[in-house]
Amino acid sequence: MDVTVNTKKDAGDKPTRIQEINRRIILEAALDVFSTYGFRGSTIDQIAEKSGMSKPNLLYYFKRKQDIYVSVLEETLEEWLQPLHELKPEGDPVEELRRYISRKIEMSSKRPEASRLFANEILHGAPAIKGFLSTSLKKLVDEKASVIRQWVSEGRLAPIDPYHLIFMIWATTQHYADFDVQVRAVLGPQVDKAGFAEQSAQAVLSLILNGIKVR
Amino acid sequence: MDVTVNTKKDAGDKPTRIQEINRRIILEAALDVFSTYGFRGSTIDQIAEKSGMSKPNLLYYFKRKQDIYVSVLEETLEEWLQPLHELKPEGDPVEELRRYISRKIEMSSKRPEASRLFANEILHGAPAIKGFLSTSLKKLVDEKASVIRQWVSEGRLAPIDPYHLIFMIWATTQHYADFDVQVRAVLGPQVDKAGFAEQSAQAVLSLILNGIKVR
DNA sequence: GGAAAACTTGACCAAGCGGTCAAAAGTGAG
DNA sequence: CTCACTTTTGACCGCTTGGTCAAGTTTTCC
Repeated sequence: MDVTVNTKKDAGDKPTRIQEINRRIILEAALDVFSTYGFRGSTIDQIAEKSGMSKPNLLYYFKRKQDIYVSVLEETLEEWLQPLHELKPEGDPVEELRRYISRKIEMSSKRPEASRLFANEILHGAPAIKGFLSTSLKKLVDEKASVIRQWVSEGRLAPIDPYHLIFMIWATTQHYADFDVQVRAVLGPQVDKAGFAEQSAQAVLSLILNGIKVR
Repeated sequence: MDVTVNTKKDAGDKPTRIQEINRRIILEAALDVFSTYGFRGSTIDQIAEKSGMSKPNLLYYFKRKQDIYVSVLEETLEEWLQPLHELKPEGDPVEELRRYISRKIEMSSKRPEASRLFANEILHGAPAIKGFLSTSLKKLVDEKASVIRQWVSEGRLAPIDPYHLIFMIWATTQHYADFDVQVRAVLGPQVDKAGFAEQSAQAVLSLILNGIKVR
């Protein structure tokens, strides 16, 4: 799979009103479809139907299936990394991490499709965003890891490798979105009760925070 | 996707020597292919080529693509859950959980394809093993959760919901297998150095164990 | 050694799907 | 209103892919 973006109007032509609206509609439908069936498992027709437009029309806005996929992926990526950006060195370590974890959990519970879209992409070798991962993402993580390392060296956090900590936060917070069916199969209908999300958040938070507090 | 197994000789005819050998070969190739590309993304031809046999021949052993998929899934499932079976109420809680986590990490690192196969299946709604999840798996988890709950009520573990603890162990231990490309993108070539697996294991272990020890 | 059963395969088919095209319908600036 | 431009679509094409089939080859067992 290639990585070029190549939407209809590649050049700087500013999009018309109709273009803006229809691109939005398509990308929203595409997120739904791609996150459910994966890239290969999704068809242009599915996206077209969900968008309420014909397949050729959809192809008028995005020349190739891949372009839709990459666009929706890129769009969601920025939003997805926002919480990590907001981890500030000035704050109290435990409090900063608590907020980070809380926001990640909140996002996973409110937009599980986004979480699944990434999970699927990465699971299959991240063909479309490998470049992004090893540049922008790496840079961001390196930056925040050194913040955490600083906290540790100041004795404000238990000694733990910052990268592994970040991975663990990702793993645990996204688990409930990505593996939803499994969670449901094991826990049954209580998953739908009000307050379940909060309860999970509480469990994740207390375990991780306990693990990183100095004692 | 249906869930029937339907291999060539449905009846109790015991397989011939050749059947046994070729089924093995096919299932091994299939694990590789399915775990890399997912069900929809894999083709029978790929599996046939990897098995060194023709497509019609492969279809002689498994009537449909799905049958191969379900077989390899079922086969790996049992192996995958073995460590949880071995969590014994008689042992020391922290020591039991340490061993469980260690074994899970070891399996994820030695057989990442198996981990990815499940991850992909569940991510897409577990069409082929939903039944299994809500019966056998649920039963097993319920059983072990009550062991953990007992430990907590005896004050031998910090108060944490056993189900969430199990989910967190699954999430963290499988993260390094399922999201390998992401880990690589962020950490670079050090991932291939000897001892990296041990280092990750140590990080996961220390964080979770710290989180569950009574203080 | 030979017949029956098990195994193997090249050729083929039908459906699904990504993508094209030409022509029709709609939109908007002057 | 008009004309150029944008948007929309039915029909269609070619390739991939799951699956079949009939005919050939090998194995097994007496």
